[in-house]
Amino acid sequence: MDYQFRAIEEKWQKYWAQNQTFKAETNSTKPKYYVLDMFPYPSGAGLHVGHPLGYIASDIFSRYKRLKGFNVLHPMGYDSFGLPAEQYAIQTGQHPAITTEANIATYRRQLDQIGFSFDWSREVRTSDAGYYKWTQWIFMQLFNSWYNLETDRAEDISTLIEKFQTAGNADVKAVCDEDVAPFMPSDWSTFSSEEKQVQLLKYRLTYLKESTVNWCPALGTVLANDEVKDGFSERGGHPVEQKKMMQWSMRISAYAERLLQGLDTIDWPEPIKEMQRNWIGKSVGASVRFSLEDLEHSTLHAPRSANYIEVFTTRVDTIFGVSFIVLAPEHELVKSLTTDAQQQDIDNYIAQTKKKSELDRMADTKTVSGAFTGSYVINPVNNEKVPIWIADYVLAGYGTGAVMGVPSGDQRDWLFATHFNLPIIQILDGQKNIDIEADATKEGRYINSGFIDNLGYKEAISYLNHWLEREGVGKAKVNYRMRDAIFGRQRYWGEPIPVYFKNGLPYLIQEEELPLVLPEIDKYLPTESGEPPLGRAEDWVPCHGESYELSTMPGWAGSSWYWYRYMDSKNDTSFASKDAIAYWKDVDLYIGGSEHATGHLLYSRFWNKFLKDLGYVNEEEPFKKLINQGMIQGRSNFVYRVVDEEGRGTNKLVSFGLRKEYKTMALHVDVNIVENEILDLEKFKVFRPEFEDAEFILENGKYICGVEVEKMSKSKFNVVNPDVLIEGYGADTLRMYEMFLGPLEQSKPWNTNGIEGVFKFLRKFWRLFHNEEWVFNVNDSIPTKAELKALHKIIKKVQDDVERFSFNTSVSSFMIAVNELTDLKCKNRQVLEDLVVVLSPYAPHICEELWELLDHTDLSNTPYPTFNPAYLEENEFAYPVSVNGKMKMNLNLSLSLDEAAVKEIVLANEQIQGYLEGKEPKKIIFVKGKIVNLVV
RNA sequence: GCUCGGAUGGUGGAACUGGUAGACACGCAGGACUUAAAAUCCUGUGCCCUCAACAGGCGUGCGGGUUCGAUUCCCGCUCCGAGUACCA
Repeated sequence: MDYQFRAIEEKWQKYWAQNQTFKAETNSTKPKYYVLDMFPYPSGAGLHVGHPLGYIASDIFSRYKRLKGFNVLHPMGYDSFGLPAEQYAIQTGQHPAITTEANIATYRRQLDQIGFSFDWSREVRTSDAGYYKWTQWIFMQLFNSWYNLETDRAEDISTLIEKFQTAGNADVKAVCDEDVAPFMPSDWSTFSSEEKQVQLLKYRLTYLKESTVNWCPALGTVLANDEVKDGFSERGGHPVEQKKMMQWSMRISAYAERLLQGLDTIDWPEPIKEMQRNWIGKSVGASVRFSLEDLEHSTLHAPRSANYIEVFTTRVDTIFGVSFIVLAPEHELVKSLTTDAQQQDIDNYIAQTKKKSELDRMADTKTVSGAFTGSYVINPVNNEKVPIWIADYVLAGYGTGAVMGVPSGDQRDWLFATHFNLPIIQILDGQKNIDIEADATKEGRYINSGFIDNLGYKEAISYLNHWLEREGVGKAKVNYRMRDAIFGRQRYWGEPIPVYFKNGLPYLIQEEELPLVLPEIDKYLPTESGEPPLGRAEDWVPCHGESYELSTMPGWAGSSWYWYRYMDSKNDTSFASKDAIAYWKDVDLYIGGSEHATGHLLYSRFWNKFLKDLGYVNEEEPFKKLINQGMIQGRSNFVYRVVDEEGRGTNKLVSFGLRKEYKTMALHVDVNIVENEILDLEKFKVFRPEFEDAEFILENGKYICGVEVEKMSKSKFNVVNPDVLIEGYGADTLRMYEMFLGPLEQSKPWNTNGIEGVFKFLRKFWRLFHNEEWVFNVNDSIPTKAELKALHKIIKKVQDDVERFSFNTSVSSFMIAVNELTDLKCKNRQVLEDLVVVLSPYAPHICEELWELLDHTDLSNTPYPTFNPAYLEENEFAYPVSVNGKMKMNLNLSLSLDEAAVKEIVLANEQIQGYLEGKEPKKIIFVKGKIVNLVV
């Protein structure tokens, strides 16, 4: 029988499903291996050919690991809460649960026909109440926890309450809001329970607080920093503005240092680690207090609310070079610092910055602007009077929202000083040309710097840090750029936050009340009063309080712990059993896109560390090894329509090579009717009926299309659907072709042109087991040396390739192996059996079929063939010998010779002698026992 | 601006620790089989000079360097892609 891929694939997909072939058992005598894919958001468009790339790679790896004797967990599920389903619901009134269900069905059908070895019995969906019950439960644990800096871990809130009762909050070292007011144990005992709640909220790991948020008016919701790109929402590309709102946040900043340190312990691509490091943005420096100059006659508009300004700097050593202080325009002290004389200036400036959108402010980094407050501070190191300015190059959100201006050492300060005529003081003898630009060097000795004169950089930093601390005006400090993550979304299609309000304060619902089920509503828009959609839910009232929290959780909540749910997805009493977590531990291999670097991959590490602190999980890091598959871009094809003088399209289309001779416009053409850039004219006339009687100007009788790389999208007619390719070539061909396309981690445009080659290979492979009449034909002869050599070459190659995720090179090697065995007319059972096993991770269907024809069962549990290097040994080898690096000749020599014998034969060779011109070689270079070069 | 990644034939790509660059595949050209087509098989295919062969020259973005020998290592640049952006 010819290679009937359709029948074969259908047969084995059914077999795998019925026999639950890939069901992973928790506990086994085999070692565990956990291979995870980033689960998809089931969008309405279904899978295109780029989506399965990572899944195919992880599937090959999983199947390979099974052959290697591991107990493999390879699950799949859906990240099924999210914006698109809700946007669709707003437009159509269709409940998001219904569209999501339909999309999942499409995804499942598409995934199934590729023949993945997923254990579907463990499937999860983040929008299932049985799943989000535990997302809500984790939220409750976070709410009930605080971060103790002394033990450097999260602890139950009860240990904090105990400290408050016995010692107040003065000695508590915690990550908390900046505005905690000190209180004594005696105060605590007099606090009402509501006052206690208010205090505790400042310490909880999820907290409700008035904060500046990214508000997206078009989506009607707030967004986390990683969901905003260049001032626009990541989903939909709508403008985002800053707004103050009461919002739920997660205190991820508590974990900043551990998230940073942990990166050194995991095997991830360096670029992703680097992105997370940048995102966390650790800077080591010092905070310094500049006390405000006393004003004898108050000329201030408002009373002072503090008597010092705190700045953060990474260069305390430059403190003697300070010639001004700059506050962010939003800084809370600005009002109370401004003198009557400067009031107008300051008001104008603040009004001006407010008008500038966040985008303008980012785009315009050249213009220097600012305003003087009229007030001064005293520099603690030399008691000099320093003016206080405001300027929008200082950000309220970073550090203390105030900087010390050192024009000689910082370019922005230099520009500011030059623009406003402030002094520029040289502080290091190593600084050059500071009249032209700032010089941030750390080289040289300090000058004009009082008591640190003549010190070098390192001594100056450490001396000053001690000095500041001793004088009580500052101390060494580490700052992180990473903000706490905004957690509430004013949307419907997400996990309800398990919180109710009483007298304006948030309280957790009872654990027994979980899951807090998403209520039904009639419309998916905000209420008339501007509340989130959940405000429309009638009769949705908590038993103890006045109302539920109306925000839902962000998209990343459900995906921040899902790998644990797969370990024990049906568990009703915990998110996963202790036993399952102890057995599966962590993800050994995680494959997914790099777009999640500062979102999902950071939040997951955060939640994992938190769950570890509370003792629910055992590993500090969730994903031991990470691989990023490259993005598959679209590859668009174009036809060129001739246009007339006025630029109107005519009824003529010119082939790519001749288009320069005419005035043309390029039109997208469906890539599915173009093969090797040759347009199928008949199909084109169906695709574009208006060109039915168009004139085609051909070259060599063909219409050649133009090519461009663009994003894959329907509107560009460059979407290639895997269903179509599976229909024409089968899943095994698709799997191997996706791997053949290039290195897994590299982004590349999709190009179907080469798929024929892979298809031909599978047919040759099939033919290897059959005779000319397509009758199955293998024999029990003794394998020849050549056959064994071809076999063991591929056994080793695939093993090496899979271990280093170089799947594309193995596909080529399979082709070579099959060609060799075909040439050898190999029909040997022993050799062919091993070949089937080696190929099975890549092309599982055809291999299962052949395995059955070979009278075997249970291919997925067959051991991977053992490589025997003895079969690769050659009696003779040919290698090039050169003289002085110039290629001279090839010699055939026996492998058994040692270096001395090789040397003797090479030197005795007449041709070599001729090249040497009678001289003795100065040096003889051996590589792996062979002479490659003679140096004269 | 900063950080990271990349550049190899007509195309996708290979070359794993410096050792015959271009494996494998696509495409193209020619041939076999066939009434014909499809399918299959065979041959050739980096560029230049040459009718062709032999032989030779040039070749891994550009310019240098280290080395007997560099796609691979080092220095300087160009271009492309990604991330990030007044972070003090």
